[in-house]
Amino acid sequence: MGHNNSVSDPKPTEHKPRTRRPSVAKTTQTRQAIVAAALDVFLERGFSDARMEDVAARAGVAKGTVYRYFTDKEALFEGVLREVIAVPLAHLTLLLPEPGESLRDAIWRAVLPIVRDMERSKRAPVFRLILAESSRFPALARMFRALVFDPVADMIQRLAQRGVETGELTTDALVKFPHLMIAPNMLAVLWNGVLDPEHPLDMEAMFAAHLDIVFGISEDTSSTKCHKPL
Amino acid sequence: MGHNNSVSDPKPTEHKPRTRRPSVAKTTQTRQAIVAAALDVFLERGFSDARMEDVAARAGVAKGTVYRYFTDKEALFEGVLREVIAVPLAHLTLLLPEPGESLRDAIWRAVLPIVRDMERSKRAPVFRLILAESSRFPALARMFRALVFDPVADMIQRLAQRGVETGELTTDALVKFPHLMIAPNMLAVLWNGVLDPEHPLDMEAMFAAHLDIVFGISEDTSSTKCHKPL
DNA sequence: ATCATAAAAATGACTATTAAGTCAGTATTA
DNA sequence: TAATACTGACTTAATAGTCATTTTTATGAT
Repeated sequence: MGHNNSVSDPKPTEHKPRTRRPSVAKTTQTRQAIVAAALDVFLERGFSDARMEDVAARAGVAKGTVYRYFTDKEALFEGVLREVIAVPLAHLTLLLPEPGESLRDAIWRAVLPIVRDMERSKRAPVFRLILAESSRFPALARMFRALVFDPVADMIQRLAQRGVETGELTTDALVKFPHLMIAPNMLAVLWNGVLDPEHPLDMEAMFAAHLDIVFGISEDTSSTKCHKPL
Repeated sequence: MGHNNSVSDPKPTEHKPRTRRPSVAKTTQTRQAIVAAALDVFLERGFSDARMEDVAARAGVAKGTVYRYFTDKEALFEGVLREVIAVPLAHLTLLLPEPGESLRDAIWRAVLPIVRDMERSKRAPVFRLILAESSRFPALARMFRALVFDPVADMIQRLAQRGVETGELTTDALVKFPHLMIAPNMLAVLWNGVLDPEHPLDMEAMFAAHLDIVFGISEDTSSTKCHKPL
């Protein structure tokens, strides 16, 4: 339910009251350190095995301090993941097809940044963590769907609908199951993260190969060579 | 490492030794009860939150008894999953294409039982559990790959190779990434299990739709109607 | 058959450990 | 200097794993 945002609440200097105003201070700095540390620890150990003292130590504070910002471990976990999930695709512009652009190019342009981002950022580990913990925290799964999955699926569905209309797609399979476009990326994330990190899949090549299947081979975005300026 | 098979070891009545021979007893029955109970508990709570006492209670034995069969919690977890993973695809015959059969039909025939099995059996939850715990138990991920994933991927790769040769496939994408055939099923398992159990995906319809994408639409295995006798 | 009995199986109260969460006291800062 | 942030030793709860004791059972003797 409600968060404990009582901590950083400056209340903009209303008529110099007798009480010393709460310090605007570096509390946000501390909070950020705790959130960052907690994310690392949760990613490494999962919810149950993460130790609050480790979070505190890594954030450079004492254990008690963590409890000034989050009422308990669950609040910390949910709070941290809430912040992490909330950010993700904000700056990954969900591009719409430009006039005259082929559907394949539009999808490539729209999804490739997501694929590349998955390969580098902490988003992939976060996704794995959500999968692992979502039976304990169903709210996370819901949030993840709402903020990450559904927007992407909707975009793909719209693009696919256009493809069916223009004849670029010979089946409405992607309209009925936009998930089919996301699935390879998801498998790759899990593969590289937990199933076989020693032999990671080249997510970009795999995505290109998938487009080969969906659209047939084309030269400019073929799986072997692809230096689209984006 | 080695298992404690010291339990059931009758040693067929060799010259009436003074020692009472160990009882052949119902120990295997007890062991099975423990394994079954442990699987349920681990599936419900994950490794860390599973309580040995719950396992014992559900198996109808006392806590100490569990430790006669498994040295500790980790051994129990690994032992149980080892048994569960070892079984899986044994009876799911990995069919090879029959002469004259279209590649699409061959893949449909080979993969559909796996899809159907995933929808019903405990294998899907087990897969989720492995994903969740494999950073703590990398051996599990390896075993899962070796016993489940790789055989399926190999089969798909062989079928895809044939498809490229016969021209049924216009790209070798599936040869390079047989994972692409598995990915939708994997996504569906995770979706139905943790991402949105309230609105489960129809795995069979989704698989059919995927084949529509890979091979183009065909009447007998189209996504809308499909009553293959199998 | 039935009984006596020793070996093995099963039990559950107990110990030891770990970690979440508290709070009286200290340090910081506006 | 007073309000607030921070500290870390402490309390408490939970549970993994132990082991002395009890129960069960396969056998050989009657």
